[in-house]
Amino acid sequence: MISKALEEYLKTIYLLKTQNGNIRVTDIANKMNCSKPSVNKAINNLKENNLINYETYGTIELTEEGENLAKKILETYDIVYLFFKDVLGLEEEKAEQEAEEVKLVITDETTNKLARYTHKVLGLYNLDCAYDVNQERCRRCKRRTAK
Amino acid sequence: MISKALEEYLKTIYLLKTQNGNIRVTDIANKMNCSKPSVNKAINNLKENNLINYETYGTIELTEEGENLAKKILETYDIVYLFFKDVLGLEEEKAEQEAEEVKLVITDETTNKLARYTHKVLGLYNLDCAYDVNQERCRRCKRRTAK
DNA sequence: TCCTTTTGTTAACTACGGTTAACATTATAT
DNA sequence: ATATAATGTTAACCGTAGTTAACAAAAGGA
Repeated sequence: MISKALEEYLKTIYLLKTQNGNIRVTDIANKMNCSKPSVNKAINNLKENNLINYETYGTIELTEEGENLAKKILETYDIVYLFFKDVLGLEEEKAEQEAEEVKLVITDETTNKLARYTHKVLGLYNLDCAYDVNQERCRRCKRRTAK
Repeated sequence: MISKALEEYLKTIYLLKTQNGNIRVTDIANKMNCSKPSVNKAINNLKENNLINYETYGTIELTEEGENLAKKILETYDIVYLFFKDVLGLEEEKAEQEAEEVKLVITDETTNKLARYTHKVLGLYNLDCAYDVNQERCRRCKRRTAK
């Protein structure tokens, strides 16, 4: 289990990579409002955890394990965000901020239950849909969160 | 703003005091599964923040400010716990664990919205009840969470 | 009372996650 | 091609929050 701080770095790396292709230490530092040495430490730590591949002065690549974890983290974020925004009715920005924090502390089980609940309440699918963060999503849910 | 760790100490102090009367460093250490030096540091820190009164080898007393903050922390815990247990349907123990974490990261606004939502869903009161963590609770809610 | 046990404090250490300053490397522009 | 700019790394440091070991104080029992 990696720390919450490292999860944030991993998430950011995944997002920047899917959005911008190649990314640099500086990009991560800018996005996360932290210093380059902090990023440097973090990526070395992520590397030790086999979540990214990295050689000094080289390029940053996610391992399969890293990519899966990043996706799971984002999935959890989406679920919490949706609940805060569309069920509780928080403003978008506040829902984002809260989801960012909450996603770091809840377990998979809670995430799954929250997902099912939110989707049921919002009428996006019926209760039979076997939604699970670690499994396939139902079609309507996929459509719902597609970019 | 004190840290999450200190909030936990403050909460524990409040709980132990209301349950057992006088409390000692050892009691807190036992309850929180940590060492006595950790407790010692924490209470000195809480003292600097004017949340407790304490003199070396003396008794631990909450200030008014400390008591209010402790109550607010517990209030938030209750709200999140109720949501997890009775709305999401988590097992009691899991709801407790999750609430413990989540209460530390959500804002007052989210707490209030979650409280209103939960109480509405559970049919405990109508929407007009001006529930607010910083204000009076409605009678039915008071009765609901009374020991 | 005095010795022993319990309780509390202090000192020195660890790990994490951040920082700045200095330096190394890579990339870019002329 | 080389000087300069941008980027990345390292070293030394800070604060928080925890630890163990050693010691001090308070409480209790004979």
